[in-house]
Amino acid sequence: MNIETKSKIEEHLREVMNRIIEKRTIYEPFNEDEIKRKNPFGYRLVPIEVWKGSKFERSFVTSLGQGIFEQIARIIAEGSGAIAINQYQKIIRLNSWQLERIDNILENQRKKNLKTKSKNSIKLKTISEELEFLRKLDTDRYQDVNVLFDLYIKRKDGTEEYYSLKTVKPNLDQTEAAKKDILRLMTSEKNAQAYFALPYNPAGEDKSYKSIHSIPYKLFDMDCDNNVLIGENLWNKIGMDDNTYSELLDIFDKVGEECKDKIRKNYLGI
DNA sequence: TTCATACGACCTCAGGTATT
DNA sequence: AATACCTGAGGTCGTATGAA
Repeated sequence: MNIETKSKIEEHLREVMNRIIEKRTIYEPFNEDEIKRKNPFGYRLVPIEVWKGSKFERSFVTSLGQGIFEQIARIIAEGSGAIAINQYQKIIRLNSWQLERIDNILENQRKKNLKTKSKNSIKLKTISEELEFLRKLDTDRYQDVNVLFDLYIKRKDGTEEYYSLKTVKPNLDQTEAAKKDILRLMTSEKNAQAYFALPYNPAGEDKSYKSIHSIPYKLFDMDCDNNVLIGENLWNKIGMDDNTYSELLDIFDKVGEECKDKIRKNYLGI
């Protein structure tokens, strides 16, 4: 990514981190008495540093999920010369057979037991395999539905990409909602690509995702489906560059140097 | 057949943002 | 300022499964 993009990301990171730090030190500083009052037993057994650290961690994780990844993804895409929009909503038209079929697919896959493997379980289809059937379904009854994606990218060459960014350990409901939107959109728009996107691999970049969290395997072939993007693959795709992920980590390092100090000094007081 | 274990749907908690 | 609603992490508990 170019210098301008990098500094925009830096700036955004600093802004969010400073907001968290200010909130936790100035506007709503840590209150030991409150811990004592609200958790009388825990307070008496575990050092206050633990509760203090935990308070900051909660606050940070929430902001990371809902205020950082989505925006950074947009900035990176814009930096690559594309048009990018967060929280992109769109009304699409599908025929009723297709809509019914999509609901059907999801319902069946949810019901199916993950553990009855090998013998009688048929291999889960990838998104593009499902689409082959869905696109063939034809009837005169149409219906308009709403789809929502966390990030929409229109590349210079006109290709359109839709990303459903989720927490790295989504529950079944969140996974189903994402798949529904992906199938609906791609059934209707033959040239669009829609992705189930996780900002990092919680098992470790080089490890199998399944080892840490199995729930989304009910609905997605997480290891093989081209419409599933995790960690490095996701960021490099958004930036259209094999270095995007490592460059991004470098930026986090750089901003981290500043705000780690600040957190130690201003929040933890060490 | 019984029992221990693993799994996953659901729940709870804390925190953030938008709305009134 | 109060509240409503959303999100993420992680705990709980009933149930399915496989071993004894």
